Amino acid sequence: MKKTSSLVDVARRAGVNISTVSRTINQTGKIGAETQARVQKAMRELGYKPNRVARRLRASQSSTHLLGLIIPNIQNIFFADLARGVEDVAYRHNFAVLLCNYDEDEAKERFYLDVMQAESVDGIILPPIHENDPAVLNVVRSGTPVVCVDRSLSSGNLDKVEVDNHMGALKAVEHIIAQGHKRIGLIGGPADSSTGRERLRGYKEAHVQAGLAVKPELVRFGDFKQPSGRTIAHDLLGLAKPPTALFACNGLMMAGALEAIAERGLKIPKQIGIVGFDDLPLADVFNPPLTIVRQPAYEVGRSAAELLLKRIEDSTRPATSLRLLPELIVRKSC
Amino acid sequence: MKKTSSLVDVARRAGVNISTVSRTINQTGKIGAETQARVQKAMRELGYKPNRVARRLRASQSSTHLLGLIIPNIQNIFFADLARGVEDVAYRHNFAVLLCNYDEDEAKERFYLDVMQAESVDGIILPPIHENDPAVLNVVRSGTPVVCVDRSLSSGNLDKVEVDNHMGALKAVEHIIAQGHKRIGLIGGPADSSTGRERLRGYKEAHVQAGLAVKPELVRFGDFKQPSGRTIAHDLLGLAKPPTALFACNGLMMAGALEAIAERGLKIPKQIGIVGFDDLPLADVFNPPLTIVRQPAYEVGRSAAELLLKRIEDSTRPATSLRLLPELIVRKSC
DNA sequence: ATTGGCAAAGCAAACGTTTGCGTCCCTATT
DNA sequence: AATAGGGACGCAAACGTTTGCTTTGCCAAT
Repeated sequence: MKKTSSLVDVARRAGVNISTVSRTINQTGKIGAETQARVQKAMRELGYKPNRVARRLRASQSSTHLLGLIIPNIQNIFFADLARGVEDVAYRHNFAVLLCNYDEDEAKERFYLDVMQAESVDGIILPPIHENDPAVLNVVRSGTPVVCVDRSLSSGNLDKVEVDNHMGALKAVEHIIAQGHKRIGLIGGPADSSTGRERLRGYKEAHVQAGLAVKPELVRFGDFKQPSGRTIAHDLLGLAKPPTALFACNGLMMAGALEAIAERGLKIPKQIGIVGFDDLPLADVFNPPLTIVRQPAYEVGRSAAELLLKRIEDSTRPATSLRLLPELIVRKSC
Repeated sequence: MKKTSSLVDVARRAGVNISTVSRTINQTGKIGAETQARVQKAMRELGYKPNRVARRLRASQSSTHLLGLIIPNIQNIFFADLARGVEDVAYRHNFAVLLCNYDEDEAKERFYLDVMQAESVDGIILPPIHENDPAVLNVVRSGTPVVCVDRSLSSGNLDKVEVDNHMGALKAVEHIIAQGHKRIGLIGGPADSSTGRERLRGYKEAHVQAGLAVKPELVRFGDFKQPSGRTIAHDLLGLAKPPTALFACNGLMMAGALEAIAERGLKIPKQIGIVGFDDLPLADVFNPPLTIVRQPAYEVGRSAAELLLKRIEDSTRPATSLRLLPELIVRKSC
């Protein structure tokens, strides 16, 4: 239970003032070479580690080396990959990451947003829960740098990095249509998320391009979680005139749809074709291998973190908006 | 860019001293009813949120409502589930979670351990990188509550919650043997991790129970990541006398092994049987559905967080050690 | 009328930093 | 020789809390 040493311990040991120690640590101000050496030595001997809490409290205007990352669900591989991207660049810059799951729950999102501010993080990365997220706007207004990932905010002029969801869905559904399908079921995301809407738009556009009508009974909206994928797939496949192919708007819902397909004993791709978003770990060795649109999740996280770091350095730089391209990986499921 | 209000703002507005405000917030000390009301009102009007940083700095002896969670890799579904378990109970108790990935990298683990201490978290949950992890022992010695998950420390008398890896592996390999297999390849975890070793022990014990010799050329050690599973599976399957079944010691390595199997065009379970740890999202709808041992990852996280919270409240309570049971889910891959 | 006790609230120190300003001393310029 | 300049370092305030100690006022007990 040994107390951790502080600046004053180091200062005493080195025979200098605490401000001198602080300045040698931060390379700020003029300190003589041999004084620095003495201080360094004292620090080593005491195993001194600066107290980040005190530092953040005092220097709440300067950098505190803490980033906030708020995501809907860490169990979603997309966000896990994204988180890794964020963390890797954070680590490289000696930043720690405060990671929270809001689970698509607005109250929880608000709670974590408060926590982040109360922790005075340097900046926050998050996918807003929907496009008019007042809690997020509040944070922005308070001056904390925010970068949106995956989803965006309708108002506000923020840094953001998204995936071109419209194009991803468009390509996917074009491919489905090219395989000869005319009745394509959509297992969509929440209608009020930009992601869900953009993918829906791609779905529709592919239809009009091909001169196909979109049948309202074939489009359903889930919540990006596995059970909803299963339920919707069952609904769709139970229709009097069921679709001949399914397009699932994320990986978890695709897994759910696959459950439903298995439960109904349908053969892929003979009896039912399926294409989804996100490259799940087993997707490439699935039988048949799954045709999916791969999102550059890691890169989204990486770019977002880089953008955020830049903004922290220079709050006046113009907001940049990145749109990364997803990739249709054609395998055998459609 | 409005400044966030502080205790003094509230105090001024309510016409009281800051200590009175602090005490009404924390329900400590005696404060008159109508004074409390006035303070509450002022807080509401100003939208006051306590500054967690200042609170942690000052009250570093009392609870700071921050938990540290250090995991090897968030992309590993086991740890993602575990993290959710931790986070859910943390949220329920108004704790935030500082989550870091150390990526099986000892230097990174040390860095994050330092960060956690410097952030003066209330306690830390982590799987030690190996059984004699000096960095972790240092933290323990400094008095910060630590609970080990998944893997354990050989020394130290800590709270811990593990999965019965020996039993999980034993059951799995028993089942493989029961299917008539006599040459069973092991895709093991790192030999210096308790997890890896326990699973190896189960593998061996199943062999001796069945009067089978364990062939050294059939046991290999990976690093719990996907590529190593693929490589090892290829090695094993390329043997002059290849195994007829594979046992993969975690989900990612199992996915890698499945890649190798697909690349070699082998049929499961006819030509090669396979059983693995961890229930990946697609495992149940795989063709054939994968026989796996399911680890109660979420429960591990939940229990660990509960243990940690209890220890934070009462540092003198005896260390408890939980051993959760994994479950063999027999499907069709072996 | 004095004391004691207690509830309510204020005062100020402390947590470990960062940082503006001041001081000291040394050297170079006039 | 006096002054200016600047390099090296110390002093102390400030960040927003919590908390031990004091003060105040009031009422009951002596």
